[in-house]
Amino acid sequence: MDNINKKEFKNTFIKCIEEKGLRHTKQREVIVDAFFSAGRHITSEELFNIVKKKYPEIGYATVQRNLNLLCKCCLAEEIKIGKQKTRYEQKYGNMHHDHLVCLKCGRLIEVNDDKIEKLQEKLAKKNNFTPIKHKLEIYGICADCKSK
Amino acid sequence: MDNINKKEFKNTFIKCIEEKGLRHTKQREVIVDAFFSAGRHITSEELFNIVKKKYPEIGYATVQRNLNLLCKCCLAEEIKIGKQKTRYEQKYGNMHHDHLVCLKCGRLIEVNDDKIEKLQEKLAKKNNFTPIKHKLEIYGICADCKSK
DNA sequence: AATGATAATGATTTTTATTATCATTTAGTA
DNA sequence: TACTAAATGATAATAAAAATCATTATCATT
Ligand SMILES: [Mn+2]
Ligand SMILES: [Mn+2]
Ligand SMILES: [Zn+2]
Ligand SMILES: [Zn+2]
Repeated sequence: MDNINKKEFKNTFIKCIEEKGLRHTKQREVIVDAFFSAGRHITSEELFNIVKKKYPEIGYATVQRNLNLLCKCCLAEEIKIGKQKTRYEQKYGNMHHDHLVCLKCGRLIEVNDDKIEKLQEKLAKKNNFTPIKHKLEIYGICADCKSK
Repeated sequence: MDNINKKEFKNTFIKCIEEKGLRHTKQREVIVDAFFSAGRHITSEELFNIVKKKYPEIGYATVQRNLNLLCKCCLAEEIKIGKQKTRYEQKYGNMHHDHLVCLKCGRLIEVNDDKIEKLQEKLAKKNNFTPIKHKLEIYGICADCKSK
C-alpha cells in the first residue's frame, strides 16, 4: 500500500513536469524516489546524502533544484524553523497539519485541530483578508524531553 | 503619553543592561530611541538608516548587536517571514499578537484571538507538550490589495 | 537512427543576511 | 587619574540558497 502511494506520488510529479514542458531524467527519478521514502522534514543536504548512495555522480544543486520543483508541484513544502536549514515535507496525500516544535531536541510533532482552523478562517474574514495558507508553530518542551 | 511609554521602554532597557553588567553608551541611547519611535516590524537595515541621521558615525554592526540585545531583554522580537530579512518588533507594553501576511504587498496585519490562543494551549496539553511561545501567520491577500 | 532545440546537470561562483574578529575607543570604578 | 573590560566600527567569515555556465541529455521531428 505504501508502494501504491509512492506510485501515485511519482505519477503526480510526472504529470506536473509534463504540464510544464520539462523533461524526465534519471536524477529526478532517483531524487523523487528517495524524497518519498525518506522520513518527513528532510533537509536538502540529508536528501543529497541519501541520493548519493544510489547515484554517486549526483550534484547537490540538482537535489536542491528538484526539491524546489517538487514545491512548485505542490508535492513538497518548505518548513523553516528559526535559523535551521530549510526542511522539506512531502505533501501528497497528507492532510494539512501544524507543528509542535521542541526547543530542546528539535523534534517536530504533527498536530491538527479543526476548531483552530475554523477560527483562523473567521479571523481572516473579520479583517477582510482572504487566507490562502497558514503556519502555526507552537514552541515548547516535548513529552520525551520532560521525562528526561 | 507616548513619551511616558518611551521613558518606560528606555528605563526597562537600562535596568536590563545594568543587570547584565553592560554599559550605557550614546549609541545605545540613539538606537533604542529610534527603535521605539520607528514603526513596528523594522529591519536592522532600516533602523541603521534612521539612526545614521542622528549619529552618522554609527556602524551597522552596532545597530544589529543592539537589536539582538533588545531581544535578549525581551523588548524586541524577531519576525521572520519567508526569505525576507529579519524584522524586529517592539514588545514592551504590547499584547501578544499574531500576523496576517499579505502575499501581494507584504503588509503585516496584527490580530488577536483569545479562543485560538486557548485552543492552542489545549492542543499542546493533549500532546503532553509544554508550550512556551507560538507563531501563527495567515498568508493571503489583504483588503487593500483586493480592492485594487 | 540522426538531428537540432533546449532543458537539465554538476561544478563552481555569487549573493545575501547574519555573526565573528580585532584593533581601538570608551565607560564605569576605585 | 588610571585601570579593566565592555563597546564600537570596520572588516572578514560563515552559511544557506540561488545563479552562472560549459557540457550533457532528452525528446520531438525528420
Ligand atoms: Mn510535518
Ligand atoms: Mn506585529
Ligand atoms: Zn524534545
Ligand atoms: Zn496587501
